Amino acid sequence: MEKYRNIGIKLTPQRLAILHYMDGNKSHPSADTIYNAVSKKFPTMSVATVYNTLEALKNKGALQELTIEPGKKRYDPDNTPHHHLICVKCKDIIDIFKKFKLDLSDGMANGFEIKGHHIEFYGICPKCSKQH
Amino acid sequence: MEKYRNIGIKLTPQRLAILHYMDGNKSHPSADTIYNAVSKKFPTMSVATVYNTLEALKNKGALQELTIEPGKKRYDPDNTPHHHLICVKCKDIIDIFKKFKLDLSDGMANGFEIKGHHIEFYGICPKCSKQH
DNA sequence: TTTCTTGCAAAGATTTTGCAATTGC
DNA sequence: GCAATTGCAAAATCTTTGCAAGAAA
Repeated sequence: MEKYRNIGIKLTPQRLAILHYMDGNKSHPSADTIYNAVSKKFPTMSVATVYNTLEALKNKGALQELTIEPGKKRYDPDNTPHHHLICVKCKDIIDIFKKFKLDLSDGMANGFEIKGHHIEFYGICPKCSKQH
Repeated sequence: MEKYRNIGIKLTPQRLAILHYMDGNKSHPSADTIYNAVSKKFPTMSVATVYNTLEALKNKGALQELTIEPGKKRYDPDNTPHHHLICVKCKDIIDIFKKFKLDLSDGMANGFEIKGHHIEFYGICPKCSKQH
């Protein structure tokens, strides 16, 4: 795949399988979900390779690690800046592509050098609304 | 302690020790940090009790669970709505007490019923700026 | 007294690590 | 060929659970 050539990591078949699975994926999957999906087509795949690859891709900026669910990392292949809306019941996550201007006065930042921000909106998704 | 009477859980000595440790605590500690601190004065304290207590307090609205650091829950005794500024190097967290009005158009919310939001600002704290 | 909580240890879940064999470039 | 990566299993972390004994209300 040409499009992955410039990420800057060695493109092994395992990594390509993960990249293909993540490409355009809007479900914000966890490492475990990715492992289960990819190892179906790639039975010798090891979990360590999945973690290794996700870490490498994160460091190269090819995907974002989300710390939205406690005790579990989730991954987002969309590296344009955006926010997330999370269902508090089923933990479903959808993307919010709106820019917000959030100014902090210097006094609030306590000497921190501000680099960016991420907004988590909380709500209840239509599916969970219908139940109960 | 009178002030804890109305939380709605049984006030055991272990729970009081955790409540005292968390009261006014601005360091957003993890369960492990809390366990280490509280068990110094309370050597028979078990980790299970710490988790049990934190979960109970969270459910009663007496503290917030933060999912800011991957693989680890952190706790905040301040239950007024506020945001956080996180040092991307040392994971230090400070509170941001500013209200932001963030309107999502209905189209963006995808049918979700919005309940609230939380902003994570990212930056580098003064300590980490000086190093390196 | 009744119900909830504790402490302990074992189990679960997620992630990391060490290392020999293998592979991309 | 060299350096990076894989797969495997063991270990490290963090959290939850089962249950008998104990304590709060």
